[in-house]
Parts: sequence; structure tokens; C-alpha cells
Amino acid sequence: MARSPTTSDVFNAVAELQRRRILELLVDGEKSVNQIAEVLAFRQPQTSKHLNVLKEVGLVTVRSDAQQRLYRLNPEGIKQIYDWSKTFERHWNESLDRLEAYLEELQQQVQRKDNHEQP
Amino acid sequence: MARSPTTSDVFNAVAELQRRRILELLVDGEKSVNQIAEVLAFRQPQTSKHLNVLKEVGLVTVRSDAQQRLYRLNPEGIKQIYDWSKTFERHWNESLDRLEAYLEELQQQVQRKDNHEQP
DNA sequence: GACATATATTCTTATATAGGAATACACTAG
DNA sequence: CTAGTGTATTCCTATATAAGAATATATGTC
Repeated sequence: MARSPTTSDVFNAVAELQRRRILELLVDGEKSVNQIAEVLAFRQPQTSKHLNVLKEVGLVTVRSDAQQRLYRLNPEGIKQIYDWSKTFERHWNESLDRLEAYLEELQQQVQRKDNHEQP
Repeated sequence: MARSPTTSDVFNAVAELQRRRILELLVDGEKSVNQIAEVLAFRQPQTSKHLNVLKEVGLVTVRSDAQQRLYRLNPEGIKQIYDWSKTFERHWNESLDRLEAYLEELQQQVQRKDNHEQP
């Protein structure tokens, strides 16, 4: 089986850095394809393709103004990612966890050294 | 250019649903490869491969206990995703934005209808 | 209608999976 | 050392990009 399509969900869509950059840019408000392409130094067809992926997963919406297509951020999609990541929040907030992990790391390092020096 | 490797960053690593499921499972604490494989109904080699991807991007750590490899969640990696998505937080909190988007959507639908019925 | 501007689509290519199958490797018990 | 348990690795295949190049489509202007 191959990797899931980029349009299968928001996680796959934002895996691509260039698409995350587009979303970050759209925070300032709606922009045309050429505006996006210019700011991010993309070619126009690539920009259209990325925008189409973002549109398919609902991360942006489009409206037409003459020949232009004005793309706007739809933050609801990003909220899905936020909600998922937030379920792990208490784990990085617990400093005790961090300390445990650190000690564990040290133990492993010592163990590895022992294994190498006395095989 | 092909898609970025799954190991290039946390965003690419968690794009795969099965890897997100592994992370969710590890919230309960460290688990061995076979334990993970059993709970999620994966085959062992697939489990090892997914865990390796998660390890490479720093989303999990491993320690050895006899033949077993005990994988533990490293929440710092998920925090990267949380932090990124959180920068959009105010947008989905602004109900005004939502209203505007909704109106825009309606306008588009009306426009499309007009275009179809009077071409 | 002819031409310009803005955007989308098609085609091609190099690359990277994800899962299955088979096998190799690591460590333990006796 | 031999068998058993747990895990990692290799090989294979079908699939899916992402970017470049070329082209098609849509809309506005004159």
C-alpha cells in the first residue's frame, strides 16, 4: 500500500511544508493565486495545485472576483489538528515526566557504554 | 520532486493514521512492540517500521528490557504541532469570521446558481 | 472577435512510501 | 550450545506524489 493521498485528511494535507506556508500567509486575509505565488516564490501551477489540496480537505475556501480566485483560510480544519495535539498537552506539562525521560536516557547511555566496553 | 520522507519532520510522521494511533496508545505508558501490535491489530514488522519513523522524528523513545523494546511517548514532538496549530487559534474563536465565511459561502452558491440558470 | 490577464489542468519524471513475506538478529532459558 | 521469544531488516509491489513544462480554460478590455 502506498502513502495516503494528501487529500485524505488535514494531517496529510499539512504534512507538506509549502502548504503550511500558504496557510500561514492566509492568516493576513484572503489572497489571489498570483499573490500567494509571488510572496512564497512558487510557480503559478504549483500554487494552484497546493491550493486545490487545501481546498479539498476544507482548509481554505475560494471565491471568484473576475479572473481572480481569492483564497481564504478556513480555520476549522486546523482546529482538528489542534484538538488532536491538545489531547497530549498534560504530558509535556508534567515536568516529572520530563525528568523521568531524562533519567531514562542517561541510564540507556550508561548501559550502551557498558555494552561496548565490556562485550 | 516526490513527497517529503515521513521522517523529515513530525508533521510528515503523524500524517499516517496508524502512527497517530500508536501515539495515542502510548499515552497510557510505555509498551513493547508486540503489545502495540496486538492492541492495534498490526503485524509485528509493520509495527516496528512505524515505531522507527516515530523514533527518528523524536516522537518516541526506546529502552531495552531483555529481548523487549519498550517504546515511550515523547510529548515534546507533538508540542511542535500543537504550537503551530495554536497560532491559528484566534481565527476559529472569532465568531465574526465564521459568520463572514458563511455569508460568503451563501453568496457563492447563489452566484453559481445564477451562472447555471442564465448562462 | 482579438488579445491580455489570471488560473487550472494535463503529462512526465524522480522519488518515497506502506504493507506483505521471508529472514536476520538479539537475548534468554535450560 | 540449542531452542524459543521478541524485534528489526530486507526485498517486493502498487500507489501517490511534487515540481517542471506545456497547454487549456475563464474572464475582462477594446
